[in-house]
Amino acid sequence: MLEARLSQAAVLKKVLDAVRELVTDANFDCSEEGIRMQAMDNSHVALSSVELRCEGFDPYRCDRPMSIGISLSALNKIIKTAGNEDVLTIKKDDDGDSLGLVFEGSKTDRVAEYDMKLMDIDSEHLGIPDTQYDAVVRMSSAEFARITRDLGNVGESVKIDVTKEGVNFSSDGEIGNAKLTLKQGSGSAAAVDDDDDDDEDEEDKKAKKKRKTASGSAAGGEDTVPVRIQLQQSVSLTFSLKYLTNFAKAAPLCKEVALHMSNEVPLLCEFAFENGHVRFYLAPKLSEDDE
Amino acid sequence: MLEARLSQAAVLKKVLDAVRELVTDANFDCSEEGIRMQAMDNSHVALSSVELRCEGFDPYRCDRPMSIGISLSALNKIIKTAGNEDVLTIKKDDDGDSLGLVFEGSKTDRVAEYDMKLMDIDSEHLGIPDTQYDAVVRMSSAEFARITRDLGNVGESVKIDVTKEGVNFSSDGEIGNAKLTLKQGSGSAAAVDDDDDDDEDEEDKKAKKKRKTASGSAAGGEDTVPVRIQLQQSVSLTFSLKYLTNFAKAAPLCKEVALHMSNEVPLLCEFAFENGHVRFYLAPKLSEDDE
DNA sequence: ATAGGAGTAT
DNA sequence: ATACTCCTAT
Repeated sequence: MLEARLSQAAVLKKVLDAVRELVTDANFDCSEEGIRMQAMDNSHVALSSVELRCEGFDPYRCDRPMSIGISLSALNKIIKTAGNEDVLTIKKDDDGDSLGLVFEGSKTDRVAEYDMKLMDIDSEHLGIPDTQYDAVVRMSSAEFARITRDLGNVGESVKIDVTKEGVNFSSDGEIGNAKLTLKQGSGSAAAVDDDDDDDEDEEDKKAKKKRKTASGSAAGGEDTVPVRIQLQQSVSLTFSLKYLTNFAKAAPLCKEVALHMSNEVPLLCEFAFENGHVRFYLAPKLSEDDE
Repeated sequence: MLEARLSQAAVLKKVLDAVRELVTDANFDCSEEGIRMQAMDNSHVALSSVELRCEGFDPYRCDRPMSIGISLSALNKIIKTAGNEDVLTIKKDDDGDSLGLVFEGSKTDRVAEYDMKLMDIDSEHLGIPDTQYDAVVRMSSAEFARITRDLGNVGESVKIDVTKEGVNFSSDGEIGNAKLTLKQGSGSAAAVDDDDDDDEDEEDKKAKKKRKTASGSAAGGEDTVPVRIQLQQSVSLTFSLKYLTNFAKAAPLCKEVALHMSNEVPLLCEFAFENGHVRFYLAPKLSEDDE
């Protein structure tokens, strides 16, 4: 018997938005510690990994470990009908082949109940070595999303160079090339507006939003997220922007992303929130090929 | 060597939005007086003309005249990554075949640098006679945008009649016909909301915007733009709404548009802002044909 | 050619 | 927050 109650359905909605374009079906492994998911993307290039720790639920009960095979598109169809503030309870009997989901409006009396059919999925559990990386860049997740989007307008891949001075993102393409530099310590607004006249009004609106959801949200007060770099050794790596853009969809989960890199080793792109994380792994492009 | 610094990238963003659907590639002619562009639309029906005077830049430097062939879609991909408040500097060497663009965040340390490849474009400089028009109608550009949009829902073309009493826009179509009259001197709100519940909030936001950008914007205080008509002789002309709707995309550049008309002569539709203008020319339909 | 996703505008 | 439009992927 699994029963887990999430006071803010929004968390699961965002997790799903973060991975569903990369992963279509996956096993969710439930234990007394929480719920984990791990899967390669459809073209077996990127690895996505999700953890929702039991502390994030209240109550959380899982009598014995079980692996739940879920079609993420089916789950998404259901979960997107939940309000962000809804209280979400998921339940599974030890023997059933369906997952129960109940959404309760936080204020209203509205109650929606779903039973989602489960799937049998061959899981290929990849052990991920707990690597020590040469460079860790922490920055605003919104800024990361913007950079991947902007550079995606120009080229197919991005070269990331990290030195102790800062990070450099550069990209070449048919229309020209682009280079973007962030200095260590420079703060980017947590929310970056690129197309509004009234940046301040927008900021205000977002600040209000933040205050409103602050009670149940991952992180505290400041509106800007500085670029922080931990560096053992300078790195220079090239990645497919298509994948990084996908990873950036996890940005709504938390205000900061951590990029863990070593030369010639897969990137770990981590979005950590209060009681869990979404992590993506992506091998670098080896040289100037298939751009 | 060309070097021009624009303290508000928004100006160029808006200019581009105004013309990029009509013009895909064009030469930008730079001289010590500023930057000009002139091009027919793809179907050679409408002429678009842009002027950005040197006074709008600080600093502005152009050692000798040069013509820069630009793909507007490429430029748009780049320019839309700039924040409206970003400081934008464009640079071109005398011999290079690329245009450098640098966006600097007004508040943050973010710096984005682009090198955009240029094109060779056969330019066909049309001399535009400095005509004296029989009628000049000045009105709110937002109102103009609304009228073209509204009438576009009804018909393919619009007949514009100007008398000293006012302007009349009328359109016939399959679903019926529409007629819209503006009296001389009647003030239209600079921003017209037609489909929002919360008109007041919207008005407030726009008012704030105006206050904020007022320092650097074309004209002073009032929130309403009266319809003003200068008339030598009444005119009655019919135009394709498809084109007028496109012209109206320049509305964000300034609060007033000037429609210059004489019977059987191309319309001049002018959006003038502080240090430049966007102008469109369009020949009238001759009679009740191809509607 | 159709469907889905992203971005933009209201 | 919702709707519409554009672009990309299948």
